[in-house]
Amino acid sequence: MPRSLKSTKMKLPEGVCNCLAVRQAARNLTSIYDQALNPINLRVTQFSILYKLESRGKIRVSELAAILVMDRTTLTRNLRPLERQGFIAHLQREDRREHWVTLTPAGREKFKTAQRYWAKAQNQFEAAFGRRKASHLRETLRSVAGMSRG
Amino acid sequence: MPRSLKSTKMKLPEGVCNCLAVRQAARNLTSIYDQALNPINLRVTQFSILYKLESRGKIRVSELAAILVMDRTTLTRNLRPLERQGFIAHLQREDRREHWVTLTPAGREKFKTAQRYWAKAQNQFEAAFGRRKASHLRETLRSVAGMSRG
DNA sequence: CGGGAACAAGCGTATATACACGCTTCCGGA
DNA sequence: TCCGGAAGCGTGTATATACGCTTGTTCCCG
Repeated sequence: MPRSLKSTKMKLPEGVCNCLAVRQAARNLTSIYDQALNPINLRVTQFSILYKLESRGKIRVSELAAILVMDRTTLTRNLRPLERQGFIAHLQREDRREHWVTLTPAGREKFKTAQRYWAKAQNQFEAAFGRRKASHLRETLRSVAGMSRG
Repeated sequence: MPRSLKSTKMKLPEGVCNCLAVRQAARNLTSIYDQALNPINLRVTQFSILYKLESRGKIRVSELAAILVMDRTTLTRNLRPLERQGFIAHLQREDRREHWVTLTPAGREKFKTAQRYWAKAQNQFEAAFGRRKASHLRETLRSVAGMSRG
């Protein structure tokens, strides 16, 4: 904490909140990607789920949530629209506590199509922001996402 | 778009989506700040609204939404819990299309208290991440948040 | 001065987020 | 065997997010 805030009645300066900064950036980027994915009725959150499922095959809900840096119960609800549309399926395993999810053939096809629309947003952003800068930013954000939430 | 994705059937590599990266970081940081603000029953989104209102005095809903890089209708709904708890008030102006919002005395008091809890999260993050790195990250994120969404 | 354009804001709907809690299942020790 | 704790998930509730549409108001021009 800056000394100025510890011992004075100085107002909190503008633009110092890390959380607000990253949330604003997230809202703006989400808007760009969601608009690009809108023609195929998909959101970037859903795209990211298909994305991870495509590379992981089948996976437990909790494990997928950890990979996505998402609360488990949030993922549970985010899976619903995808399941309703037939893009993912649940699998029962030996341990009946565990629920495994996987892409359906329709889900794989959807993801294949979605990649092209995702790429438009990715390009639109990186063309304006710079590819090297974007790559560096992602690296920084990964370290933020990976920090412990003790 | 990388040439490799244009002309081959190469799979989309992991960790290249800027939107996913920033959303994961946002979820993680939000968790840290929300936990710090939890003892006083406030969320970081609400804190950011009080924060901007405190420095701006009274302001139109649309203008506040623009400052927060938030959809206008989102802000409308986010104002509800704060209004219900008596932290903000609506003001009718000459132009009856416009709705102005401002902090109530209770709201100013709440923000004053909240700053201390916010500071714990801010410190916790910056102690682990580095103050200089955090400052640089915020600057980068501001440019992302400020990009046009055309 | 009348009426349409432009402006400001809320509502309907759907998804996104996560804490607190409860349920089912599994496992290991008494 | 049995039972209590732990593991894995879903649900209830509340807030967060934003697109499309509607409503109410003002402005401006013919």
